[in-house]
Amino acid sequence: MVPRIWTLRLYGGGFFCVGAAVAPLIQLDYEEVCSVTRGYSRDTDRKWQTRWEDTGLYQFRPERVDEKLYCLSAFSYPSGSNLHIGHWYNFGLADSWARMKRLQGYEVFEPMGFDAFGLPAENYAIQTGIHPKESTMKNIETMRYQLREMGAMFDWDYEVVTCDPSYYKWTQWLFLQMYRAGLAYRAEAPVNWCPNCMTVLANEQVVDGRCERCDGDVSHRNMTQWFLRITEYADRLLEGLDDLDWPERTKVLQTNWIGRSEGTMIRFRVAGSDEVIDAFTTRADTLFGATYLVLAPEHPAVGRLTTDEHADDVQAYREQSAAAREVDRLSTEREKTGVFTGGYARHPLTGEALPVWIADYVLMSYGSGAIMAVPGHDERDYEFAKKYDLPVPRVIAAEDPDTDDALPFTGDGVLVNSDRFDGMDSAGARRAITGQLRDLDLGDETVSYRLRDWLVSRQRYWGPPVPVIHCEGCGTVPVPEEDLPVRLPYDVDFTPKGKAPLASSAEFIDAPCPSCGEPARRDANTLDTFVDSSWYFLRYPDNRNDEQPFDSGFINRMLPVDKYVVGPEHATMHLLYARFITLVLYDLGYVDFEEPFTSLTHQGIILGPDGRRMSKSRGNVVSPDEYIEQHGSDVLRLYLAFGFKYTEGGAWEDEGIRATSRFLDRVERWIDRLDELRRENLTGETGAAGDHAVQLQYQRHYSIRKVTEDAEILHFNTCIARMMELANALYRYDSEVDDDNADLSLLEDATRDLILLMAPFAPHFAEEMWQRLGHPYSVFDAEWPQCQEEHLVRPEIEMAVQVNGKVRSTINVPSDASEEEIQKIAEEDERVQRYIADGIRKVIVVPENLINFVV
RNA sequence: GCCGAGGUGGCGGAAUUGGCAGACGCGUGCGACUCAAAAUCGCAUGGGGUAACCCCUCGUGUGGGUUCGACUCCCACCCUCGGCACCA
Repeated sequence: MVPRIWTLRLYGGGFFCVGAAVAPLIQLDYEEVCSVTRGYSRDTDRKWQTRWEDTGLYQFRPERVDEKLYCLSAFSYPSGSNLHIGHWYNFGLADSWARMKRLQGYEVFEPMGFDAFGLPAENYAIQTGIHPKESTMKNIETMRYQLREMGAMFDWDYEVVTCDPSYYKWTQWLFLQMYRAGLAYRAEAPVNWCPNCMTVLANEQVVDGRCERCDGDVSHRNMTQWFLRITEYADRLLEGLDDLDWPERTKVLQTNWIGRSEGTMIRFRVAGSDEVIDAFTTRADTLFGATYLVLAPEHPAVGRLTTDEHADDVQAYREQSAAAREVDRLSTEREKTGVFTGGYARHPLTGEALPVWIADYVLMSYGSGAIMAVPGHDERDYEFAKKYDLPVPRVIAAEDPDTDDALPFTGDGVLVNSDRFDGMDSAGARRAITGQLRDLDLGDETVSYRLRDWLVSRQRYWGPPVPVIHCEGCGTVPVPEEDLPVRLPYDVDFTPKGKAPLASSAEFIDAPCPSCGEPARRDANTLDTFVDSSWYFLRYPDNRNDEQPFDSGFINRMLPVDKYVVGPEHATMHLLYARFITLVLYDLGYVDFEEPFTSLTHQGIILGPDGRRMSKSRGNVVSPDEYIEQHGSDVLRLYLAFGFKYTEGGAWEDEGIRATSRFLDRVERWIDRLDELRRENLTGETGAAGDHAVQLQYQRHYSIRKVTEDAEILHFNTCIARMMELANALYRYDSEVDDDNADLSLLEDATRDLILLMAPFAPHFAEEMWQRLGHPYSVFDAEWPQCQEEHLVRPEIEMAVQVNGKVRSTINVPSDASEEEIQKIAEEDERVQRYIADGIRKVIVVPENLINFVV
């Protein structure tokens, strides 16, 4: 090791310059200086990063597309803060997985890009006055630099930046394809409105009914909005989940989010008019218990139903619920309220007149916005009926007389008071009653979903403009594809005023109608950032294409993504949208696969040292930078791999990172030692070291096997443990075998394998050691080591001897011993004899594991 | 309230087609090296009992059960985290 006194670095950080600070060290002799100098450092990182870039080591070779492996990490959001530990955890270890795949012969495609549109940049701009484009581009520069320091295999030739016109041109194109296919439509809908910030908010910005930024109460406001018809794909989005290698909990989350629910739509005729009210129910069996109807206050039929006598009350209630704060409306604790409209509907089977109420516990956005209330068998209706003195009849009785079926009884049971359906069970009655309604043309089976259509328009500046022109004569006219992109103008006053900032930009808003040529106005809305990110993985492989969003032939060979590593917070938003868009593109013939992400893993979250989520306001943010500076990039990555269960994450610990730093030192010292052994010109007399060689070989191949298996399924912590064991085995061999007897070629081979196993997790370090071992550049062009099974077979096996299930002794038996021989050896064991003296009733032998005597 | 995941030493975490619980590491203690410190190396380390070795005993959230044998399977419950939440 060459001491580098002039950049001597110690734990605790900082450089010691030649001069006063180094004076206390001058008395040290050469060896002592060596012992405090670390070989691996940030300089090693830089050396290899430069070499990798100069040699284009990680450039994807499209000609090897048949061996392709598309490894995707969620691209980064260039927010004001730098790359944080979470990025490292996500990108660094996904890269480690990909590096192993490269060593196994795959042509890895590992792109990176920036999800560069969105509210945070705009909000930052509002606060500071710095234009979102400037701040975003500056942040991207910083992040590119930091990502480079990580030493991942990103091929920057395939970078994608969503706020670049060359990208959002195709986001707009995608929108237009969907518009033509009838999948994008414009409709009036209530949106989240924050009165303090004078702006609409995205759903994800509303936390428990409050504005994420100012904590103010959010209310609803009707605005004409653009939607994508994701509900039309609800069933296919459900069915597609079955074959995906995704975490089960994420599939469950998506399933619940879609919320498919089978039931019956029942038509209630309104007494004295042609009006019909549809009500969705999953409990058609309780139809005879329906005593009134409830409409959502916003229901369009309310006005027509309301009698003059009740008009004032109804109007007041509608106004009150429209103004209700989101916080209050969300509360299920709140007492239910409602008013009678004065109108009546006919029960479809009994003809009875049912009063029609309105109440805000019925949501306009689910089912048909109206329900039949069955207070005897629904808790909400029961509560409401009790309050307003409405009748509560029983129509279902428990099947088992011992069951408590006090009203409200919401379980299935046997029908009573239900005319000719009495005696039927609930499931049968649902079919029978629905059948009769169908015969009468008063209802039918139907399916409702919790999923709503995707609201994609935003009254915000920093996003792709909706590529549509509104013309007085022609109506809504899509911008012709040859006119894309519709560029986002730079000089726009984007301070929040309660309407879309683009509307105030004359330069932008005025445009001739593409259809008739008359003066018209552009749509002033921009698209939600989730639209940008719902197709970026399709753009990566063909990111320079300016003729089309991507070449279908090539994309069909590059996708689907083989491994997607993305945070669990994207389970129901991004991951659902991306699947939806892919299905749409499949239907439109642009891709030949229906699911974009074959295999998916969620990384866990690294918490602050206090065990809480890192945040600036808590002051518990751990920056990767100081650790890279102090220990080098690989130490940080290795610690993230070793210290946590990947899918769980956990609290940051400084002691842990010191441990991994120590491990790299230990391996490097072993390389020093190997050099020393090489210089001794050993004869390689292996006979005397036979047993030790067998043990080392065992550990070597066991480590190869386990690292390969565990890394495959992203169990990185156990991978590192197996590497440590191999390093320990090398040291043990060296300490137990005389130099003269050491088998140098075995040590060389085992060391080479160790470095190869470590390479995915400590890439810079491994390159350096690989070079020192005398191998040609690059370690990542070498082959992943193979486990040789014959070295895992041991001549003798240790087995536990149990008596009545308790371990009483251990014995060594030949690995080919029969059960009888094993029993004989066990019975002869001194410690065992004390317990089996009274006679053996039964013997259980588990090969290679244990023998159990039952006495 | 509903759905999902999870409770293992002082700590991070291993081990579940039922088969020696606690791999690997941190921390701690003792020892070696050193004038000394750092670094490094070695040994020990779940709790309790025992002067001590041997050994005994308890032990994977709690209480039951199945089994020769349960962290693992079954039943009931407690707690933590995540998601949804008047979805008819």
